[in-house]
Amino acid sequence: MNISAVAEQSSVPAKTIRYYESIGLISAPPRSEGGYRVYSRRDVETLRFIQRARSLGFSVKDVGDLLALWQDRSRASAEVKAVAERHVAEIQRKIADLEAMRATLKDLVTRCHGDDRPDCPILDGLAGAEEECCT
Amino acid sequence: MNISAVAEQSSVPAKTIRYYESIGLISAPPRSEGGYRVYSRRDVETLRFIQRARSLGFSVKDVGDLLALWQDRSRASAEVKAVAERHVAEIQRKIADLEAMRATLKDLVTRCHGDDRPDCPILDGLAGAEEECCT
DNA sequence: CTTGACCTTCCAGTGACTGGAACCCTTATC
DNA sequence: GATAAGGGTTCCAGTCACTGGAAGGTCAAG
Repeated sequence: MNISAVAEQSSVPAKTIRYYESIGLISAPPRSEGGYRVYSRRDVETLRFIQRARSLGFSVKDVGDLLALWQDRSRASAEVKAVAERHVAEIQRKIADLEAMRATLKDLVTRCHGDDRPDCPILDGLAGAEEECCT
Repeated sequence: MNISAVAEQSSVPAKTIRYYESIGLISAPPRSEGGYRVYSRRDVETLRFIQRARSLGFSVKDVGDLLALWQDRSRASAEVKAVAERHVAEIQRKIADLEAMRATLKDLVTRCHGDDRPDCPILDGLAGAEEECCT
């Protein structure tokens, strides 16, 4: 299988596959006579795993750890759970941050009439911050 | 005022102030005889504005736009509102993405007993995805 | 005069790709 | 056999918003 076939089947762009190889996330596949990378179905599985983990927001480093655990038949599930729980906590934190931003911004947007006049509570909020907004 | 005083008063690190100058977000201040940057209270206000906008998640480009509008006495508040509304929409989208990730992950984490045994629904989920998870 | 804190510039690195240039390989067609 | 299209390859640069560090100049106090 050439790289573009694998890219299609795994939903990971060819460019990204080469990148993953360059940073050591996946191992270098054998090459054809012409120097093309030759992949197996196993590689497709691996890249699908990576794709799903990335789409769940795991960092590339975390994905590396999860891959190693996945390929280790004797691993304890506790380790995997720990990685996932750390990640859930981080996602929660990000959500909270974004919720706070949204609340502040929506308030400002609501109070801004948004017409031709220059008067604007949004800019005033950013400039003065008489209210607590950016905690 | 030297750069570190401004940094302290605006909560923007000195390094970042120089960076903002280098990308043209703020204008270059006059220099002292020894070549030090010399700032005014006005500059502190500007940097505070920037700091608040950044902490609300506006991109540096958006901050540049907002700054220009802020400094334009005759701007229409509609323009500002448009920038802010676009940003709110983006924040909402990010929140939705993160909520979806969290839901999937929490489900996997819950189903993983997390003990010494190798059996692990989290890895199985990433590997097989029999369930719809990563939309 | 020296010390130490502050300032300066410039270069490099972060994360996770992505775009592009320049060139090689394969296959089909004329 | 020539050629053209559509793969593939490498490597360099750019993204975003900083941040760290090296090498060196400036300033005030002791």
